[in-house]
Amino acid sequence: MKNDESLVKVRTKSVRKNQIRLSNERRILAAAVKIFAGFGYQGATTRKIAEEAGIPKANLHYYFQTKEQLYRRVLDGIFKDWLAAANTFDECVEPIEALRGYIETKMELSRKRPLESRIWAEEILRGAPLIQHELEVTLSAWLDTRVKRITDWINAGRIDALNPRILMFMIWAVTQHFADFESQIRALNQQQNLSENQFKEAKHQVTRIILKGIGALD
Amino acid sequence: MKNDESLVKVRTKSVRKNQIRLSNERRILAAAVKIFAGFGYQGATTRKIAEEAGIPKANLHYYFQTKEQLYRRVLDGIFKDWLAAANTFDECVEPIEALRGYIETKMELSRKRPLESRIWAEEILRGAPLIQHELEVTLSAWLDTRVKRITDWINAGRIDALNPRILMFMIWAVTQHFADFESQIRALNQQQNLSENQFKEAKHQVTRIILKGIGALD
DNA sequence: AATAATCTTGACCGTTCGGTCAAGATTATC
DNA sequence: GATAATCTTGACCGAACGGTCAAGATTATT
Repeated sequence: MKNDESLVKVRTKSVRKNQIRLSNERRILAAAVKIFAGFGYQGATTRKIAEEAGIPKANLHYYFQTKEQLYRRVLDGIFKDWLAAANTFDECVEPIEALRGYIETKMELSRKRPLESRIWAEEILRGAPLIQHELEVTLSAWLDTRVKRITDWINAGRIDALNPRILMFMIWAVTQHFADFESQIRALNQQQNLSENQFKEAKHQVTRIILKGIGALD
Repeated sequence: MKNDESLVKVRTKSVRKNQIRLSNERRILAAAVKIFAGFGYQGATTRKIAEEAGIPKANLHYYFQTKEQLYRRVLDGIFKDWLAAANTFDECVEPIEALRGYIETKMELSRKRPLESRIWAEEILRGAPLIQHELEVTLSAWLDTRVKRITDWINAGRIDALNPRILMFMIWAVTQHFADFESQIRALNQQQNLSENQFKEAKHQVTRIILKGIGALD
């Protein structure tokens, strides 16, 4: 009884206590995403991030002791989105629907969260110094299960015989390109970002070429 | 007569004079490619580049006044390779051979010059601050002529009706992925870079999926 | 051999970086 | 309302940055 009471109290206090911390951490993380995406890890400064978040630099260092810790938290959030994007892939039985759903989800992610995609890309570009282990363990296991499903489709004659890993690399490359290389695409599109219709066209064309290319259509 | 003589002498002297300069510039540029690719523009320091080149930092600044000038020279060299990779594309009449040649050339470029690909990728990722104009003018015109050729193939019924620009984006995305995301691919391949055979397999699969996907094969 | 041009280098400079700190303001607890 | 915990902040620090400079070494020209 008394234990229960104090537990509740502790929890309440804990929640209330964390109110300020959680709210400020969120604000700082949002600012960090913008600055890391715009300037890269080295080009981003804690002063810029603090400015973007509207707080003094010393206050930022109260919540995140080092720039690297802050960066790690940003990367962790991105990694979770990465993995979660495969939900449609797993829910669908048919190869066409599973792959179409995954490609479209990844394309939508590129459209709606390009900053996160660019931070991820830069981390990989630099040799994945901070997330190498996560790639080797978590992402590798994640990929293995999808490879197995694709292999089943191949054995069932639903799609052409091919290397499932390379297929996944292709899907990642194409879908993330629309976020990572946005500035190049813009320069080649009359200095305009792709419109909603242009992006929809791209999404459909990408999906169709890949599905047809692996023998899932026709 | 006298003019001719002095002209020859000037030219000889000029060549000889430039011997040291050219040799040192080449050495510095090679070091710069390594360091810029490994650390990014902001992460690269003139001290690191000079060290890699085996010269004092002050000597580097004798040949390239600023870090940005050195970086521009590196980018210029990469841009030329970019455009030159389209030679096979232009030389072939048939869509299958033209696209296959272009895709394979780009794949080989990713295999043999991954550092340059990564420098390019980072520049685009950061919003192309230094080469935006070049993209809008030179690369845009380059793309236009290839778009026209693809359009002709579509009108001749040689390939499916599609948006040629998006097709080119897909080719760029997939081929450059093997250079830019090498560390991710390695982490997903038992910590080993793709072997020669694995890379050859990837090259063939990428080519086949794209060609089949646009209706050029069957 | 003398002179001019080019190249090399250690020492140095102002600026900015990530991070610290102590003192005060605010909020929670009893 | 006193006390403790948490949050906020301007001032500050050593290190590293890009870049400069003057003086000496090397090479080219006559």
